[in-house]
Amino acid sequence: MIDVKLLRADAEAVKAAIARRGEDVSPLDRVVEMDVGQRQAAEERDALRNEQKGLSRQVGDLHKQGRADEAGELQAQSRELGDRADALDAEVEDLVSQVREILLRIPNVPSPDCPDGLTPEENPVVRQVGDLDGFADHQRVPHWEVGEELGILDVATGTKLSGAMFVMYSGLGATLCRALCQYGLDRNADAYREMRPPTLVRTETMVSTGHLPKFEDDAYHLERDDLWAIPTAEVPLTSLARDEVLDEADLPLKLMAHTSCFRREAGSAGRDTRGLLRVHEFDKVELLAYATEAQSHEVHMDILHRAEAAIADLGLTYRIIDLVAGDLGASSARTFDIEVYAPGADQWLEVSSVSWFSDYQARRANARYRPTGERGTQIVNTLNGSGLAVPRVWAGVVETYRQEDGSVRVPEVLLPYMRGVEVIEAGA
RNA sequence: GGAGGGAUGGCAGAGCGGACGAUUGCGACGGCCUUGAAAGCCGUUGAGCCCACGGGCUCCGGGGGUUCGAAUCCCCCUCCCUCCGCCA
Repeated sequence: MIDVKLLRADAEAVKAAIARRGEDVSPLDRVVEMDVGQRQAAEERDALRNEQKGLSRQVGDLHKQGRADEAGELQAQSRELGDRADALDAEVEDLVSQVREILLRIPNVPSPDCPDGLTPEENPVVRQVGDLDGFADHQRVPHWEVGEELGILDVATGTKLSGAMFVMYSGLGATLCRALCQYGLDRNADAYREMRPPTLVRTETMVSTGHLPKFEDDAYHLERDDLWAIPTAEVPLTSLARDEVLDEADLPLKLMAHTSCFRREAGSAGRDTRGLLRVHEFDKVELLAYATEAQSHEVHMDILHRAEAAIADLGLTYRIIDLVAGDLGASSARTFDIEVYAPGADQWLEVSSVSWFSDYQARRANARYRPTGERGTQIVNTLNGSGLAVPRVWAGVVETYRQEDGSVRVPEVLLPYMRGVEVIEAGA
């Protein structure tokens, strides 16, 4: 949620910044208007209450002096003031909640560093590592075919059990999944604390990160218990600090978690449906941090570099993209995507989205920190990115490491997690 | 699923109609002491909102109610805990 005070200070600047997303900013005009009305009404209400409290104190004194019979007039006045204050208060409450309703659906202000542009095609490529022409014919086989040939990916059974866009890994394919997760966790354990949060969460938890109310259709909801299946570990990890006050000395607070992630992919039926390109349930290692605003840029780069290094050390061809304002997620102020090139599918696959949310998520979550040696509190900044998203990396690995005989060599960095298996062969 | 008990400041924990925005302890901050630190002693310290910078209002899980006046009394809801049952 953006800060109303920002709007008071310079509504035009905020509107201009959000307009870079291609978003309709006209609701903000209503917010500004209602905010003024709200403050006027609140001021009047406060003055009435002040007066009422004075009268009430006098009544109390009369009672104590045994002159209760003289209090009648004052009591009537006090009640009358109270009623007027209540009426104004209702007005204030109404305006405040209307403002909140609108603001909850307004996306974050893009960072000034975020490039201009409205469509994904305009996203500048920051760097690309690896050459698309450098692949041999035996690497030009899509992973769903490789997976079937070797018996390590069983799309049909996934569908049988759960429906389209659910998959089952089999044998060393399943082992490879687990290897990727452990690899993703272990390499960041020097700085990120490993967590294992629940994957079913309450509504408030989804609201904090910005996944509700706007993106309700993308999430699985368990009606009977009113719980939501998390689309990413970002959701529970961000809500850790909901309504908490952290110590500045503990920042940046760096966390990571391996969880299953669940996505309905409501808006993308029929797109990218082959193999592992887009699935409803997948495993991911997420990196997340709480930081002060001053620390946030450095932390953003730390997560980006770690996510990048995980891919680079796997020996995959990848590129980093700086998302334009129009392609930014609603909660984000700046995002870099990492895309892996899958030579068999001949596609760039998004494997990580590394975002800085400024104080947008934390304001929704009321997550604050106390600056060392100072009174009062500040809203924290939150950042996160996928340290390793299994299915698409799995796809990239299997296609990139396919050998002439159809087997798949295990990337060196994964060897410690593969029970000594160096090559995945048919029937494994 | 059954029966009870709770929810108060960064944390712990008192208060149960008016002098309570709240005793106290811990923590944090400042000072004294010390070569430095620890210990000890003294002091300060909840959050949010508005402001003509004098101040004002709100908040004791959430929502209603009673009252001139509610952390305190009444009703509803949510959440947490304990015991029993069931269970990986």
